[in-house]
Amino acid sequence: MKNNPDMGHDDESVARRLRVAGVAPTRQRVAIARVLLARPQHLSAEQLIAQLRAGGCQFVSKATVYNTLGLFARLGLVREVIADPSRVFYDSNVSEHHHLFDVDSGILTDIAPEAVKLNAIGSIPEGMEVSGVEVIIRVRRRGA
Amino acid sequence: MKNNPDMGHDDESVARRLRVAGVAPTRQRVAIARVLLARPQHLSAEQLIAQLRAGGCQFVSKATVYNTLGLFARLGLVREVIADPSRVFYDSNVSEHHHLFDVDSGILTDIAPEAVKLNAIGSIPEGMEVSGVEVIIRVRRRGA
DNA sequence: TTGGGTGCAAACTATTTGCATTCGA
DNA sequence: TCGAATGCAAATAGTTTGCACCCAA
Repeated sequence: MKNNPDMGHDDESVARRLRVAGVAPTRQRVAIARVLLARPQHLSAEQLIAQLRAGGCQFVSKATVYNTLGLFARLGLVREVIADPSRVFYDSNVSEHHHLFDVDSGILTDIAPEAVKLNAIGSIPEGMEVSGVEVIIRVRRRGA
Repeated sequence: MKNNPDMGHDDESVARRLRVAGVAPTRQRVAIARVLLARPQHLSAEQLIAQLRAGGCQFVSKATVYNTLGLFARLGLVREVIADPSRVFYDSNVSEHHHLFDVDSGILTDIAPEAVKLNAIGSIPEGMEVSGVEVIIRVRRRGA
């Protein structure tokens, strides 16, 4: 499972992707990218560490996970989503879309971009540029 | 300035507002409400404490500020805005509107609700209800 | 070789909690 | 009076940092 080309996310292709993004594909970065970029998902740092450990990967420290997630976000490989002040999610789907946040379970899911019409051009002050748009719809069980 | 009726936010009117919301207007809650509800603004817990201290109010502890802000948010007196994972803002404007967050300065400003068209009804799962909608446009100085 | 990357643990910061005291009604 | 509200300090949790060691190029 460490080098399954059928997944399209073997170490080599992940390493290539990191090189294209301009960073050295170190062992730790490849391990993190293999988990996070395997499919569209939303993971917090804590969840990512848990998945790494569950996959038998013991060689990535917490500090490196945090540093690497910040690095990946700056590079545009993942998107930071702030839905809950107590943890930041990293979304491996970087295409335009929005989020539904289940307050009860803490689970984040996607909303298709077509569901939201944004028209805020006039609201952006002179000399500023948009660095990110976030639409989060918080939901809970009815009656809770 | 402590009891200026012209402001429309003297202790008495604030106390009345708290009673209507269903909480006892204690000295601390009134002091916090006087600052926070005085005008439409976005304050973090830390900023609110600073304003209280600057106004000569020494009798409100940090824990009480946090507890009270959470209470006010639950009551609908203020709205929690999560724009920055490192601090939650409390918005005294509870009418529908959205936010612009200046990443450089950490300043939050409003966007008129007309600037954003939301159409996400179909995206809400069965048995769930919307507890809040947040649209945050992050901006930074051009070229930064 | 060698400078960037990493690991570890300690530091930090925002927030929450436990519990004895105080206060509003 | 009496339970709710408060203050303080300690606990908690996510995240960041300092620094010695390691490894990719």
